[in-house]
Amino acid sequence: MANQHCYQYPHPAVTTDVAVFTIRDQQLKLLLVQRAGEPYQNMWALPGGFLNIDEDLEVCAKRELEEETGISGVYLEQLYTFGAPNRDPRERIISVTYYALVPSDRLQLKAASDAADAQWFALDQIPPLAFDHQKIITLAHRRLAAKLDYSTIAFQFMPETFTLSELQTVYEILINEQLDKRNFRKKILALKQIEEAGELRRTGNHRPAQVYQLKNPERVDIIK
Amino acid sequence: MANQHCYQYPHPAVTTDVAVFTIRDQQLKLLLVQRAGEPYQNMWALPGGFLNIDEDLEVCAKRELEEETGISGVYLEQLYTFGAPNRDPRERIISVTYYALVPSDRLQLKAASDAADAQWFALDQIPPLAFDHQKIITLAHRRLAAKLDYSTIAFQFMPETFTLSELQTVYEILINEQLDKRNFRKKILALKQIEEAGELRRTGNHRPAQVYQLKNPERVDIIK
DNA sequence: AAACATAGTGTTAAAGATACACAATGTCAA
DNA sequence: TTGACATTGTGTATCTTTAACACTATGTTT
Repeated sequence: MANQHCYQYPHPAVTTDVAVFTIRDQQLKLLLVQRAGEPYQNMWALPGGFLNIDEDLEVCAKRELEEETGISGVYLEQLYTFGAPNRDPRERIISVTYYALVPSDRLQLKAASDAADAQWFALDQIPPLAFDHQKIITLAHRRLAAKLDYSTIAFQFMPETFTLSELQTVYEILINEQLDKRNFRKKILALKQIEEAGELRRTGNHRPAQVYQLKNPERVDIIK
Repeated sequence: MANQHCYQYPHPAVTTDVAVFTIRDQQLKLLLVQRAGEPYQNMWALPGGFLNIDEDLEVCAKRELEEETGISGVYLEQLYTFGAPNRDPRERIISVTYYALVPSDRLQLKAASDAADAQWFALDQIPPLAFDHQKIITLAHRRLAAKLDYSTIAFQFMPETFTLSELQTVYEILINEQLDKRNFRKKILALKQIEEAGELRRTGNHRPAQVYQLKNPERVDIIK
C-alpha cells in the first residue's frame, strides 16, 4: 500500500488505550491483551489502537476494547494523554488513555482478531508490559483510588442488583481494609444512590438479604 | 511548500492549548489571544498551537504560551484531550489541553508574533471564542474549583512572599465567599506548607503583617 | 427443634468544623 | 506627643461529622 496520505508538516499518529478494571476472585484485576504483531510481539499490553480519521476519541477507545476483548457497554472515563517523543519505536504516537470499570458479572472475554489473547491479571501480578503501559496502569489505579473517596464510582463494579454486604466487600477490596458494617450501611444509604429492588437474595443457611439497585446506573456523582 | 510528509494511513494533527488563570483587580481572570490568521481570524482563543514532531506535549504547551504571550515558568497541569471530529474546519485536530496558574505579580504580557494581541478577561466577560475553546475554559474552571478543596493549588496564585490576609483574599475571590479570619489562619497553618519569611509588610496606617513564603514553591499537594 | 450463619439495627465518644470579639501595633494627623 | 485610625493577630465554646462498638432477627440445614 502506498503512502498516500500527505501533509505539509509531519503529523504524529494518535491511539487510544484503555485500562479496564474489574473485581474477580476477591481481587481487583486488570485486563491485558497479548500483542499479535510487532513491536513488542507476544508481550502483554493494554487494549487499544489507532484512531480512525473521522472517529471520536471515546468511540475509538470503546471500539478497540470491543474488537480486542469483546467487552462493551462499560463505564469509561478519560485518564491522561501520553506523548513522550520516543514512547513507540515506529513513529511518534500520542496515546489518549482511558480507564474503564466492569461489573463482575460481565467479564466473559473473547479472544479476537487483533489480540492473540486477553486475560485478567491481579494488580500485583502484572507482567512486563509493552510501551509505557505500566505507567498508564499506575496512574489509572491512583485515579481510581482517589475517586473512591469523593465519588460513587465504586458502584460501577456492581451488577444490576446486589446486596449491601456485596457492596461492602467490593469497597473492602478496593481500599484494602475492613469496614464497620453499621457505619458502612449508614453512609451508603445516606448517598441516596440506591433503592430496594424488592426481592431477597437467599444464599446459604442464613437470613436472606435485601437486594438493591442503582437509581441512576450510568451516573457517577461527586459526593461531599 | 510541497506536502512531503506522507503516511500509509491518515493522521490527525495534534495541538496543545492552555487556559491560563490569574488573579488581578480582585477578580479571577483568564488569558486570551486574538487570532492573527484563519480560521476564526481576529476572534479570541486560548494560546496554543501545533505540536512539533519531536516535542514533548508539555514542552509544546509551554513553548506556545511563551511565544504567544511572553509568559513562562508557570504551574501547568494537563486538563483533558479534545478530539471531536469537526472541531477544526481545516483538518482533524486533536487538542491536548492544559491549565496554568500565574502569580498576580508576574502578569506582564507581550504581544508576540503568533498572536495579534493578548489580554486578560474576567471569567464572566469572556468574548465569543474560536473552536471549542469555551468548552475548554468551562472544564478548566471546574477543575480549578474542585482542586481548591483538596489540594494546595491556590498557593500557585501567590507571589514569592505574601501575608495571610493576602492569601485569604485570594481564596475568597476563588470561592466567591467571605471567610472567617481565625479559622482560615488555623487551617492554612495546619497545612505546614508555608513559613515566616522573617520580614514584615507595612502598608497603610496600621499594624504591619508577618510575611510568609511557600516551603515548596513548585509543589501542589493533595490534602485531607 | 436446635445449631448455624449472615442480615440488620442505635448509641456513645471523639474529632473536626464553625461561629464569634477584642486586644495589639504601627501610621498618620492634629 | 498623643489620640484616632486601620488592619493584624489570637482562643474558646458549640455544633456537626465520623468512628467505635454488640446484640437480635431470620431463614437454612441437620
